[in-house]
Amino acid sequence: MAHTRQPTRERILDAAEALFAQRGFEGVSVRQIMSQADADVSLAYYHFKSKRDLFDQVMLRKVEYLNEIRLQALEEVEERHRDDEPSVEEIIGAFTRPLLQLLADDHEKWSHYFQLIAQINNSPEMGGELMSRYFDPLVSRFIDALKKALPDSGPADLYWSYHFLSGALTLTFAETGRIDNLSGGVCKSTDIAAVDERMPEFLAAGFRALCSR
Amino acid sequence: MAHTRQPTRERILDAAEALFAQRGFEGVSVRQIMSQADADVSLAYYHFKSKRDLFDQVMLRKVEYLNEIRLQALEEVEERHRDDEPSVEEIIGAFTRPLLQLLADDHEKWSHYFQLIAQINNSPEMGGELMSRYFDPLVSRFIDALKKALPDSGPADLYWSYHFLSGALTLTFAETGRIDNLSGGVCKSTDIAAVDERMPEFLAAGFRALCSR
DNA sequence: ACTAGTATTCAACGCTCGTTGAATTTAGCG
DNA sequence: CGCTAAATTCAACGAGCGTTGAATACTAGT
Repeated sequence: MAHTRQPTRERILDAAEALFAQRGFEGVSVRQIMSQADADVSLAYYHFKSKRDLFDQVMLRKVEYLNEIRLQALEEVEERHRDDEPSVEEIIGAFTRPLLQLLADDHEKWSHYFQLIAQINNSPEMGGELMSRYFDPLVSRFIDALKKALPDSGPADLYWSYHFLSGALTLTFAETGRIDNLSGGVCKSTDIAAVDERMPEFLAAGFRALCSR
Repeated sequence: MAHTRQPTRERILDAAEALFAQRGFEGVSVRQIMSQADADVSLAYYHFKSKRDLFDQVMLRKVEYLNEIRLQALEEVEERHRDDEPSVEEIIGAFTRPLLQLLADDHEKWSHYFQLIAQINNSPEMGGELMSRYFDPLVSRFIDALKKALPDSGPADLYWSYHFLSGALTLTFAETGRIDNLSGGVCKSTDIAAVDERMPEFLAAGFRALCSR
């Protein structure tokens, strides 16, 4: 069975995603992207308006799907608990698990995109604007669900708890290899299953400690 | 009382720190740095070997002091608990509080440096190497202390818990303003006291949940 | 005042950057 | 085939990049 080449536009987006994830927006040139996509430099400006537009399209290409599967996971949890309240673990799991599963199941396809998110989330320049634009509607939905599960929480505590969650999750996405060094090989940055197994439990305990005072 | 100008080398380091923190290593040119430092471009290469060397010196300038005050805070906690075991909160507080206090007390001086750390920690390219080089000796010391406070912890659980801590802490350093948007103004990225007040409690609960199974 | 060393300025190097317009090839369709 | 529109190539633009070497100004110590 012969191999049909991907459309050029997709090849460019793939190359841009991989390179932006490694070195950031400014650390990559359009020429490097097009070289990796095996296409002429000027083709970038046939398919996209500018380097910045290319970057935005890389972001947009996958973000909607991510928001869909996470919302769906939350709705399933709420469906399952039509009569009682869902636990904090389950709500947090609905937030983290869909992404961690994608990353674990098709690492090749998703790792670069999540690395990009990790960098953006921690970028003083773009973090506030981009993350809010792409994710805050969904995040607000999750915070509402958590507010019901933690009815005694003060108004600020839930937001700060989510902030801690966000930091923990996106550092996982970065897959820097630091935990490999620190643990002397006991843990591996790419072992997403190990994270999936621990993160909801860890964070739920934090939420409860802070939002039940 | 007249104002004495800072030595040129320090002015360059200050300018580089601020700009690298905002836009990353690749996003800033030596010319921009020297323009902000109000000095000729070529002076950068009199005081430093290269752009990369300048970046390294920015990092090195403050990292030792940070490691010192955190180690000291840990030793004080251990001193205070010569007979019993220190609590997980206290150990984590010794890790986070010295930095958060610096940031709260002299924001002007420290905010850019911590923003830089936030970006590096989440950079797939540099995160593993640089963070390990600069911080892992100290972190190992803290993990040993936590192991004593959590004697039933499995070998991987402590490292993953620290990983979550690291992500939560460095996202705080980034001060992206996202939590301002998300909370509609209830929380502010720059309100470090609010973080200091919540982080040890939140994280200690997570550590205990994961490392006491 | 002379000197030695430090600090700073000036001009330039080769190279890469993002971007563009025009020319060319390719693919779909009557 | 012949026409049209989409896709791709080619060559180049002005600007900015990191870096360097030589010339100049400043600052101590004698």
